[in-house]
Amino acid sequence: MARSTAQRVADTLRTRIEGGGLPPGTQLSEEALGRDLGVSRNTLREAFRLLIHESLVVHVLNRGVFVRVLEPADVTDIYRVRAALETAGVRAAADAARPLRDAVARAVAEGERAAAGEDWREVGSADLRFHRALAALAGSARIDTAMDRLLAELRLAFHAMPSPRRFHEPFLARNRTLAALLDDGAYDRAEAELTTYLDDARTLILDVMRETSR
Amino acid sequence: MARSTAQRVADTLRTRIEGGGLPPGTQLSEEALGRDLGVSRNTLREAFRLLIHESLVVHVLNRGVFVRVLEPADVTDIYRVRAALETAGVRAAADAARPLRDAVARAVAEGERAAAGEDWREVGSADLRFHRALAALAGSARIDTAMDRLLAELRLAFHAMPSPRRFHEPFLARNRTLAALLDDGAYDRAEAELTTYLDDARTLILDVMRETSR
DNA sequence: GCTAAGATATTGTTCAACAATCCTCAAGAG
DNA sequence: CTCTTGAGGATTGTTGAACAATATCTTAGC
Repeated sequence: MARSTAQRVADTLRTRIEGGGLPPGTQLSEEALGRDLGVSRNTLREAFRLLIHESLVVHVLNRGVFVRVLEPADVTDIYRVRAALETAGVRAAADAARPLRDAVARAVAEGERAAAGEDWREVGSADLRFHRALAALAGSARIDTAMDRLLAELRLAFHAMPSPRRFHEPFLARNRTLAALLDDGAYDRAEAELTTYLDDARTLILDVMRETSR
Repeated sequence: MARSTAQRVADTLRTRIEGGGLPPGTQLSEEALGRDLGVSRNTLREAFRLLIHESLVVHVLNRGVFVRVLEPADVTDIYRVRAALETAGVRAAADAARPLRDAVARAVAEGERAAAGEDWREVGSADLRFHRALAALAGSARIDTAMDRLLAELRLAFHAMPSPRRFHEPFLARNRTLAALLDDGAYDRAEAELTTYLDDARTLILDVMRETSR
């Protein structure tokens, strides 16, 4: 058993949350879930702590844990951090190891291939990999895990997106542009492009959130 | 019940770790510590989780928890993240709210006052507040908590510093310089200064770590 | 309709027992 | 002598239960 029981339970819950089986705002009852998953309350609470640490769920004292509801303010905040981390990656691109740079190009190609096959869900995944690869150029393990956590949080918002195609398609070309700028060593222009890119994406998400909340 | 037993136990352990009673690398045995502190293993494990979250200790599956050992690679990594976050703050300084900018100036002044009183421990604290204030200019709650965790990790390294004065004194003037550049709106120069600043600090810490490990 | 007291359900905390895993160390093969 | 192998002991992982504290729901009274 490579992973502890609590970790496996956390994995299960994470999958359910990201898959929409447990929509934002749902309370995770200790007794019901424990019976369902066949683990003790104690272990379940341990799993909760892992998810709390990933901020996929929130804990309210004496009330229990609930699937995180992403507010517009959260989206704004997350994009500020993303800007900081991905910018750091772009700026370090010149000194980045070969495999790290390759990962960027690969994510772009995979996104385009998925778009050709009309698999918009995969296009979204490739887009996340692209941005993770950008941040990874900084060569910092802590930045990598931070990006993973941020993108996991954002997935909570993506889940409410009505049309994945409308959201992801426009960014395919921009991803390629950005990758090309990095390849050409035009780091300043890449950075500028990244900044407006993230601003546009944030605005788009916030617009959709406002729409669907009505 | 204001503080739970687990929180009190965590406080005790935190004091012992920071006081040097539990040096880095020490295993925190559940049974021995539980007997020593008069709490059950389960409660002790709850306390461990709090310390793990502060990254003061690390947990290895089926092996237990150990007082965190900061490797040179960790210091390098932490400084990469700091550079990303503090740079983001400096770049957002122009749009930052008044109280955020004031916090930067205040931390500089407090550091100088502490230096005048030869209180080098307080100089170190003020320095941390200065850098936290820099990152806070970005106006992101997530960046704030990330900085807090990074600085808590770094404290483990500071603890091994033989002469706090030698380490902190040179940076007093540079803090003031940086704050002045921000006040003058010279954000590009501030950013450049910050980059070399962090490089120098990292180099200094790594040198001391190499010395003391021999 | 509103308030307050009580009942019920849920979470918070602690404990002790059992299961699973890792580490040590000695015995044996090569 | 070195390496593998496998018991045995020590330590952590997990569980279920009991009790305490808190929140929510119900009901009686005004």
